[in-house]
Amino acid sequence: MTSLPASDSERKRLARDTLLISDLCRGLEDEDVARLLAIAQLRGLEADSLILSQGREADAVYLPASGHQLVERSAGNGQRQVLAFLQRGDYLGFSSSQQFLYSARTLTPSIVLRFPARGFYELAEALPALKGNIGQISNQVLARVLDHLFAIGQKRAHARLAFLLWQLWQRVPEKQQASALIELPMRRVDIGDYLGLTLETTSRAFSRLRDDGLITTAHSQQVQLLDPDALRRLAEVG
Amino acid sequence: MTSLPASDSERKRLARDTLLISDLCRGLEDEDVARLLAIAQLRGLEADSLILSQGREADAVYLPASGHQLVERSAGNGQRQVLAFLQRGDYLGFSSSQQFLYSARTLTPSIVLRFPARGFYELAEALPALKGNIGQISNQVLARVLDHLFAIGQKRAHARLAFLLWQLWQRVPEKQQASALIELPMRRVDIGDYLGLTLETTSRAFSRLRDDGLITTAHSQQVQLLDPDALRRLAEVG
DNA sequence: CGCAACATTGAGAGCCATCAAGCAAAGTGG
DNA sequence: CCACTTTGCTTGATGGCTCTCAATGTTGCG
Repeated sequence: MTSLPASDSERKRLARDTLLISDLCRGLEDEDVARLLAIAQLRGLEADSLILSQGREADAVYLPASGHQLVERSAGNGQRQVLAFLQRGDYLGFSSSQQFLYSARTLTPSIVLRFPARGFYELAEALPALKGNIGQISNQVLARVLDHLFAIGQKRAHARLAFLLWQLWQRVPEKQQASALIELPMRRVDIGDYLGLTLETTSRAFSRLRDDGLITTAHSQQVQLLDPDALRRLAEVG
Repeated sequence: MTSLPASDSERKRLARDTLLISDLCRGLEDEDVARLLAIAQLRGLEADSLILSQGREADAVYLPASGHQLVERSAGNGQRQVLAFLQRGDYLGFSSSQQFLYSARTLTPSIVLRFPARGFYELAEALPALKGNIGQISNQVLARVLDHLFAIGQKRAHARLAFLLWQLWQRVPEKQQASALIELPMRRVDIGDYLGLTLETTSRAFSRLRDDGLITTAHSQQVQLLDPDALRRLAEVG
């Protein structure tokens, strides 16, 4: 996965398919998608490599095409807050200043689409539908962060974990939701830093949900929901 | 303050001045500001009254003209997360769906400008500069919430309070920053719900900063910074 | 003055962080 | 193929920070 498809046509198809499933291109004409495609760069990254870096010039936006990624904010003293877990089709690149406010790195080998800022925002000016989609994604991101804030500010450890599991489950394609199976590409320490907990407390939160009969874990990276409704109640954020 | 200015010209001036100091109208032509002014409604509200309500139809955006306000998210069980403290000129009204994701209420008697959604977003379509400003404010809000998330997820009580005090101090007009005096229009319970703490822990955090020589409090609603630099280090969010 | 609302402080309990040990899975090299 | 190492997860013990419950102090107002 770390290497790109060999043939030019395969690479083009991967880029195009990724754009088409993303919210970015909702309602766009084929020719408009083609203009985005024309400025897209494809990058293959191995696991645990930086996509973009906090404080660096915000000179591009990204769209993961495969693999799993996370967004994080680090302080000088080693503290780290994980802000989001990303996957195929997620938009990455909001910034209020000229610099990125966070870093993003791959959890697993990934391919990402890169759009240089200059060309991307020029296109956004030219295509009102694209600009509208960016605004809508921005609002969705804000909504997600507000949920996140509520969970961290108000919930205890096992309920915070329920919140994350519920978020992840909402992203599982509906066809596969019947099995109630969730893959966790991230490690316990990443989950902990997402929820404002240590990795030990995170692990104990898994045990708690297991003991309470809400989930089972075949292995540490796979969770099966036994009682989605109880989990949803725990995860409730208003 | 709860009652509006008596004369029509005074009301008009208040609305216009509020628009002009807000980020919303940065760089707009006078005639464009006038078009916003034409659809603005002025509302006088006493302390602790709802401006807008979580779950209700997002049929307007608001701009406080005087007084102090807060934004909050409540869950069914009485848990509450305060999301922001607002004042004159702050934009209020982002929503990713048709409904508001939060409530907003006045802390003190306030006057707010209300812009019906229909007219407001039509104007945004007609005035690219306005639409751009909305996008920029959206990015600023996102940046603030990410800081907030880091503080709540990673910091302990007294450092979270330092974070809030630092945020509030950044909003003091530069001319007055020399005195290092901050007014706190909110109660301890509001600060607690903003920081993910109880009001008692919040009060102890004030005592801690006082004992450590970082602040003094003439009374409970006024804080004087004795060591802004130490406070900034405590408040650091990456 | 007395009351109401808010803030502060104290005591004790509970939740989470820290330190530490044990376990499981995957990779390495002989 | 199997010791050995590495990495990550789980579990236990202990201490500390925050929450809860309670009492006291302060301010403002009728």
